Amino acid sequence: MSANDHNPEESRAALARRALGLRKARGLTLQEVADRSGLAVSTISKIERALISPTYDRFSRLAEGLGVDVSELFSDGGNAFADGELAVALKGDEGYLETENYTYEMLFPQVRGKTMVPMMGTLKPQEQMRFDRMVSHPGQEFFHVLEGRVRVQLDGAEDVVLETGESLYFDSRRGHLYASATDGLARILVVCTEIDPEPDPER
Amino acid sequence: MSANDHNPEESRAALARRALGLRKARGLTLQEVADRSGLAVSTISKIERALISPTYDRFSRLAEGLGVDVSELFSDGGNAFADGELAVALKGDEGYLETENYTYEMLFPQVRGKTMVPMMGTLKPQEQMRFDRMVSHPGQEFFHVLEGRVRVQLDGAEDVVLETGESLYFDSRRGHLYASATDGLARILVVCTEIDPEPDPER
DNA sequence: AAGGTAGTTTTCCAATCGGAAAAAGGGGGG
DNA sequence: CCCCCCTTTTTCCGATTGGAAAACTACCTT
Repeated sequence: MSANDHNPEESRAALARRALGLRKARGLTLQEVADRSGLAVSTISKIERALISPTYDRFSRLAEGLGVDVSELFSDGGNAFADGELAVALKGDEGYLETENYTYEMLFPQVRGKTMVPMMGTLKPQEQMRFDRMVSHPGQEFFHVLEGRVRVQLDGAEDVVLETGESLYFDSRRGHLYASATDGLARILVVCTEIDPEPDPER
Repeated sequence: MSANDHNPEESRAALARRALGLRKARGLTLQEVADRSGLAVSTISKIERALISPTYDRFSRLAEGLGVDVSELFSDGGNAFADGELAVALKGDEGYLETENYTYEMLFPQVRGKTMVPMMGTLKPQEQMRFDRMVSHPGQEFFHVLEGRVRVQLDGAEDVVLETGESLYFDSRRGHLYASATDGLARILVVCTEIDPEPDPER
């Protein structure tokens, strides 16, 4: 991130793009966002075209109207991932990755520049697992149970048992470990990022 | 939504407290922050006493001058995804978001600071969809078919039909549109980011 | 074509912001 | 007490914002 190039117009333009993008992504009209946020239609239009630099209160109301966290409107953005690229993973396309506890199939191994790393996993039953090492890595992790029931161990927290269809989201720097909670195998979908949440300046 | 007393004064006052607190915590003077941020001393003073509502660019410069991420100045309403935090979404936990084409259930709506935005979606059959507007937004998108069969339209590419268990990964700035490819509904899992990939050194 | 409607942009002006500089606080010395 | 220095607040005023409403656009419908 370009942290200190805080170019005024640059950053305003980025805000504009994000505001417009978020609104479009939700299929909302200016009027609808205006209603939700309490701002005037014209104001939002101007913000989206970088004609003005909204004041704090408008800015925060806009985020509310868009239904996003204010920080969403900030995240510094450039581009990568070769414009408009896409990749389809059909069944059997995956690259296998066998570990002691899991069998992972890494999806889209050929795609570079992914900000997310999606994987399908098959979990062995609990008794066959090595419980002595949890994994931990920078970034965040999203976890969804496709089939079966899964026990999740999280360092410093109580075990969680997730049923089919349930999900978990956590900071993956926290040590974690998965296992099937039943006698059979469990099937999961995991998406990781390797992007660290904002470095917490201090506290 | 919880206590969104988005009272203008209330929120401005909160910003004021945070700005002052951050500056004091660092033992900086107004002049020093002014130098680091490029703002006028008087402006910062007014912000800290909630006399004005700074415009976006001043606001973002202030954060820079204080050496914090902009979101720090915003901790309004929700807590940042504190280090090591986790969140579990059980069935029925979701916040619903109904749009013309989809029914989305946003997972973990209460968690702030997510780098990924996971959603569950139910897709209507093709013939009930409005095909005239694709959505497009910054970031990347991972898409997985949980149930049914899904037709994906991607701007400038051939339609893709994904079977249950198949996935798609693409640059979400490319216009896209989903629909059930069968007579019934389809069930999908979508994970978006709005964070751009890091510049890929090689390639 | 003409009319209708939804969405967006432009116009206009009062309200507010932002910066320079002046004024007001605060401590220490001497 | 007065003076000097550092910090913060207030003042003044040109520049910018934000809202209401008018003017455009684009797209249906008749």
